[in-house]
Amino acid sequence: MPRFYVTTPIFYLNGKPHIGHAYAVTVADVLARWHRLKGDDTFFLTGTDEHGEKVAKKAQENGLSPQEHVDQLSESFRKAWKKLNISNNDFIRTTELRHEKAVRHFVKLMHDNGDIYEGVYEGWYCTPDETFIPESQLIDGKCPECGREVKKLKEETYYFRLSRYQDRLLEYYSENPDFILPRKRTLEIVNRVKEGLKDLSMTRPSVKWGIPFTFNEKHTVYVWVDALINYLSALGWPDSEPKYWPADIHIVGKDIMWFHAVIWPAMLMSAGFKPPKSVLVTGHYIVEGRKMSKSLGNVTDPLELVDKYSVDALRYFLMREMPLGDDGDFSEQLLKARNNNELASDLGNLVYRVLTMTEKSGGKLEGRPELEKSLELKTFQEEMDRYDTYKALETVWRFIKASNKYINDTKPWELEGEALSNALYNSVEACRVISILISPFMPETAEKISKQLGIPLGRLEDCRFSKIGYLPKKGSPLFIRVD
RNA sequence: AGCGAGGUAGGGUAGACUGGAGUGCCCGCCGGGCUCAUAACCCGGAGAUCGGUGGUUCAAAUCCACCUCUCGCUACCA
Repeated sequence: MPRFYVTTPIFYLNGKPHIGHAYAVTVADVLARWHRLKGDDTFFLTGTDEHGEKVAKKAQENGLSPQEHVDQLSESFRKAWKKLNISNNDFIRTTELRHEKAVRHFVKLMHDNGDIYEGVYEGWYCTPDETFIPESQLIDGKCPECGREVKKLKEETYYFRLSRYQDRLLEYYSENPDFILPRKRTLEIVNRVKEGLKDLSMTRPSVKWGIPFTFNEKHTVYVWVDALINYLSALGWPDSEPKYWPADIHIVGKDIMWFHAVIWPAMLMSAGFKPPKSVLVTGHYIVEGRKMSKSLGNVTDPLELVDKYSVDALRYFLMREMPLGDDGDFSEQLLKARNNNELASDLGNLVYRVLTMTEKSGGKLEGRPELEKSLELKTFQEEMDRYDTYKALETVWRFIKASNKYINDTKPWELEGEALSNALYNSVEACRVISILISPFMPETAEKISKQLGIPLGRLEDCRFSKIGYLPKKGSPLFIRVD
């Protein structure tokens, strides 16, 4: 049985879940559900990234211990994903013992391979924020967060010999042209790696809230190094062989592409693992033309939208509004338009009118598959398999539209006898196939349609017109128009 | 500044690698049809000098050069 392992980034616990998190996790969920539909042995991982100075500071602001703080916030992510109908197989937290164990062991492997050495890190430090700031991010030589003076500071650190992996990384990129997806992003990384890699400072003597560094317990492991290892620790490693490794796909935002496309593969090579098969870089949602930010007060809470519309309306919107890898604009108006036009009018109304006619006729549902010609199943599969979910939805919608047209053309309301039975047969079978195709995207709606048809939700191989051995019963509309 | 991506009807996009009538899709707009259906469904129409200039070619949205505008990244906060 083919295996499929998909991950989301683990989310950093310095705030509540927002639309950006929801997007990443939905993309991963759709892929996971698609592979389960195909019958693959699928593992879908998400979780939370809980160490680091920022988390500790946030906790302090709220008058909590770091552990209390992360317990609360992590739970809010768990709940949110439940509400979004996310089907993850595991939820990893970097403060869990199983993770700490994995990090310690991973670091040891890197060390045994001669890739860790002691050194000094020198950089710009903002004392009030207790953090180093990359030179390029300074604003007029001041801290971009608080605007205060920064000073040059040296501290002891242990380095990872990232520079050693420059050639092997470049080789990996050229041998695996689909490692970074969409492909157009590859050049960005390749050019930067060609410019030369500096070794990575991978421990912090000043940060307490973290995993102690195996070879000097006064240091903690740099949060990124800590966080990336979650993809392995969740698989039960090092206690058991990580059977799903290498991951088929890491879903990441473009802001963390560097860590996943450069640092993580290098770490893996150092510890003796294969790099992941691909890294899917998604775009960012901007809200009403602006970046989402707290100061603008436009941080969108996905859960409110679920309440106002429906889980599936939101899931559909997220997947349909922006092609993978591009930025998309989020606004409630756009969500509303898609809900009303594509979900209520195209899909919801199709199922509703078909079942109304079927119920009225009360007769047989037998005929020849005519409408099946419009079903581009192969195209759909290819699109899903190359992670082009945006195109795949277009393909499904072409079939939905073809089905609506079929009904208009055959005019079942004017027919009777065999002709009526035939038209209804095709219409009902179309609805059944559609329920399967949309199930990775809109699991709840897929279930609703199946229930109205009176059968369990089908598998991928059931996407063919066949004899009807079920009795459809009209239910309530799938989607309600919102004004 | 360097590296990267992009500028296609009112808005959003596909097409570009492998040149061949501006060909397609979604929203909006205008007109028509239908009445099974959630003011839903179906058909037709208007609307684009394909960012600009120059070049290659029988032929350029597509290839090349230059220009211009927009956006992203430039690694140790995540």
